[in-house]
Amino acid sequence: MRNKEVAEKFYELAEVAELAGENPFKVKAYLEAARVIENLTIPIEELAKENKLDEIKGVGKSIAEKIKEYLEAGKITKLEELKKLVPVGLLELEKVPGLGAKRVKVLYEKLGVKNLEDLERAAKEHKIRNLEGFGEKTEQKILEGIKSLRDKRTDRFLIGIALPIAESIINLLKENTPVDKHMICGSLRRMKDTIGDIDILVTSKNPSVVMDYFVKIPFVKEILAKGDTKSSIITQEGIQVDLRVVENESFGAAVQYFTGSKNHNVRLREIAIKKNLKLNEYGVFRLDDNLKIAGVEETDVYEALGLDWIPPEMREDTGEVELAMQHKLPAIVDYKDIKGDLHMHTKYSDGANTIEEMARKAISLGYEYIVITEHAKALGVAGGLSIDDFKKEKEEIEKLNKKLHPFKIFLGVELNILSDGSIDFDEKDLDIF
DNA sequence: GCCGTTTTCGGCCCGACTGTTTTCAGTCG
Repeated sequence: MRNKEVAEKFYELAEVAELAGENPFKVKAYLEAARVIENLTIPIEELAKENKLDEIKGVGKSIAEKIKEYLEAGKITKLEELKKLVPVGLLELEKVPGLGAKRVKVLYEKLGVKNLEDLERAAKEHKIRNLEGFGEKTEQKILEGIKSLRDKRTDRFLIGIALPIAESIINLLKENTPVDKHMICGSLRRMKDTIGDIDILVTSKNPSVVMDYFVKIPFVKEILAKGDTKSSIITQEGIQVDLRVVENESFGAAVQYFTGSKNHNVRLREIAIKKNLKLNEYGVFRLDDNLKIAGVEETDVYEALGLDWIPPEMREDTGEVELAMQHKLPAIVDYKDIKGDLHMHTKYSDGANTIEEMARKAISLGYEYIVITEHAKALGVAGGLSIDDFKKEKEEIEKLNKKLHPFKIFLGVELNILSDGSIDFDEKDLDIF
């Protein structure tokens, strides 16, 4: 499966093409193709073999040919040609906060800036402030941007790290400012494993008070932007937090907008246009008379577009919009769908609770069964059990099964495969499990 | 460069913030 590899090539092509000043819509087409290829579930080389590349949405004749060329020859001629026009160092310049393709291009053409070192020198020699469209502040920001780029902190955080931070910010806002409704949005709401930044949405009758407080929260390390309704900060941990304030009657639309993903939102707005509507973070509006037809509740926004409400976890524009249109969205796995837990430790080995405590907690969660799987003896450091210990545990489990009926506890084991390939116990002893 | 439940040509998401501008371009999400 070479999908990821091919997608990377088209991301690169998009970047280089943008710097080379190609038609922005062409760049968009490359980007879209890259994204779709990345999310394909069948190997792209199979589609290529069967001449079915142009059946991929976003892939037409020209891109199909480029994919074929890459799969067969390992290169894309168009990309090689563009690279001759654009020094590779320019790609890293775009990573400097505040610099996009346009400015990078100007810096290259006017000052011959080809990489970070050139950029830093030009800024320090105050050559940038005199360029049209640039100024003293931009020059300063570029120097700061280069520094933060070199410090390079982790760019994504685990959900388990980010969620508590988001919750503590909401609590602070609730205690200290006049916020009404509030919601954690963005990739946190979409339950992604890792989070790029934290997005928080609140409603308030006095947004400026909320904004003033937000940028002064004790653990704010840096203020990236502060406006009337939108501000961004960096926390001490290095996580960016965006806060947006809207009015109550726009809360649903704003939640939808702020939850994303970006691509999902773009799809929704395209659908809106086709229905002679406009979607933004304030609501769904009729284009004819600008009348607002939805926006208080998030479900209304989807309904106005002719879609079933889509669970945040699915909002990536990988087919969920089409399914919502046909009312064929699958149900996602929910906590209530979990019937049991197949891997648990208790005080018998390195757990913190008794078997009965584990069972009662499981019952309270609506589980039907659990499997107790202590470590076996080879793992001495984690209190690994001998076969006699397991026999004792089995007796306790049988008593509990009578007591807690119909809930069911099973005896299992977390076995070790030893260096000679054998396991902790003799074959005959395994009958007790 | 792609695409079509108004289109095979003429569109292509939308708005906030910043810094540089005197009305807007660039960047970002």
